Amino acid sequence: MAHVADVIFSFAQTVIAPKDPAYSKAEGKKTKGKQVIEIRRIENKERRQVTFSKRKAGLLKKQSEFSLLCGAQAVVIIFSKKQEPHPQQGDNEAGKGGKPSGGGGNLFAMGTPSVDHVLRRVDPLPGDEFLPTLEHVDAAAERAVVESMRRRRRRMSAIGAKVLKAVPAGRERFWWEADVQALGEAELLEFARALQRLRDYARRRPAYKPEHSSFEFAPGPRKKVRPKFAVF
Amino acid sequence: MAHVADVIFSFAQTVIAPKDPAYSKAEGKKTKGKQVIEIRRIENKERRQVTFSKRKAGLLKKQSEFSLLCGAQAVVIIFSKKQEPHPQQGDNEAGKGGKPSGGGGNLFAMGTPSVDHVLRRVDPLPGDEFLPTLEHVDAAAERAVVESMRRRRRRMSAIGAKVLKAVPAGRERFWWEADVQALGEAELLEFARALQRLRDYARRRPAYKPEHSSFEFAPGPRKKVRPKFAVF
DNA sequence: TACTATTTATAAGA
DNA sequence: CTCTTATAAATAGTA
Repeated sequence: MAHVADVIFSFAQTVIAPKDPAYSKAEGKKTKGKQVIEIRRIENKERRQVTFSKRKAGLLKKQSEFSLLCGAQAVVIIFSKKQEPHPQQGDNEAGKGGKPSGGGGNLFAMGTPSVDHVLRRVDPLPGDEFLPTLEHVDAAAERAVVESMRRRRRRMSAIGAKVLKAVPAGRERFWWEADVQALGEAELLEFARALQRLRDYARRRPAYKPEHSSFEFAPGPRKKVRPKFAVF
Repeated sequence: MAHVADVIFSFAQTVIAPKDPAYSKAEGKKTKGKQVIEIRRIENKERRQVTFSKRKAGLLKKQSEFSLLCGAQAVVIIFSKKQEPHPQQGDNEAGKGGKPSGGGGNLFAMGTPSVDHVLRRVDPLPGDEFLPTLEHVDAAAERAVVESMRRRRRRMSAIGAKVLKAVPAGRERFWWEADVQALGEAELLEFARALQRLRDYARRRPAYKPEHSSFEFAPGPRKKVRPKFAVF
């Protein structure tokens, strides 16, 4: 009896030959270099976090290059599972702390021409999913993440509105030239963080015309990073 | 006067030293190998298409590995711009042709634990986007793409429902073992295509437990690809 | 975070 | 699209 599971396509992904098990230990070398790893959950929490950071960056970079090179619209959205230790009391909308209180799970996304733009395209039809969900994410955790994201979005919107108000009249299309003085340092830091990757990629363009929007609704690095100032 | 645009973070992405301009032409080599390219729109349509395919595959693979390794939920959604030459008349729901009529623009996506699951999390708040959109996608084209996608989703749902009916009672958790006989060849081809990548990745898991769902609402290859059959 | 040493991803070309 | 080859990029393991 033939099963669906028996069907394999000839997408011969050039089965990578596994490295020789009798792997000669690299002597004299400073490091072992990149090693082959099994593509399965990394159990070591610390290593998993490191890999998360590295590959998150890699994934977002890939989407950027992909869209830029091929003129395709695409979006990458990443949720880190994360903890929601103690329920947060309402977050300060205008962000007087500047330090994004680590909510329950972070969200990273990059989209072309914008995250929302691509998402609006998808507009999921309720109940048209035909594949039974084999896994269930804890409902409470999910709610927490969504809520956290909403809070952050509201917060970013508030800051964004402030930036827009600081934009010189008649130059709305160049919002990124808004006078930074109009923003508090805390807000600037957070906003700049959100813009950092966008501008990083935008720089590559001859016309410096942003073709992506990148957001990172996540707490900044533990250590207070001192921003450097330079001409864009 | 300091501008937002003047702020650059020390995300010193280790500025890659550009290859020596006095690049010695590879003589005697069979190919030039991978060359450095500028990350800007590829003007040559053919090359752009090739790059699209390659990088699309790479991006989806990255998201799969990322989710698997880090236990993070993530989704990648890709729209190919594409043409919508003449408006299609209603598509045959149950797909008697099996040949997906090339609608207007394709959609590729991979999500963990499923595309819809991640998307449902995002639930965009209407009008909370604060960054002025610098680009506008032709409204008609967008409508066309969305419509095309919906048609395809309905079609896939129909096939999916059929598959589910073929699943042996009491084994709902192993839906992918549905009797392939219950499906017509055309449907099987299309359904198998949608499952191909999922199973490809699922195979890597010790328990063969799908942790991803992958969809490709795109026309198949021009040439009828002869599927190979093998034990999953 | 920074640095190797390798593994992967891919631009070209067939 | 598929396959090969030479190289550019990404990144696992360490310090």
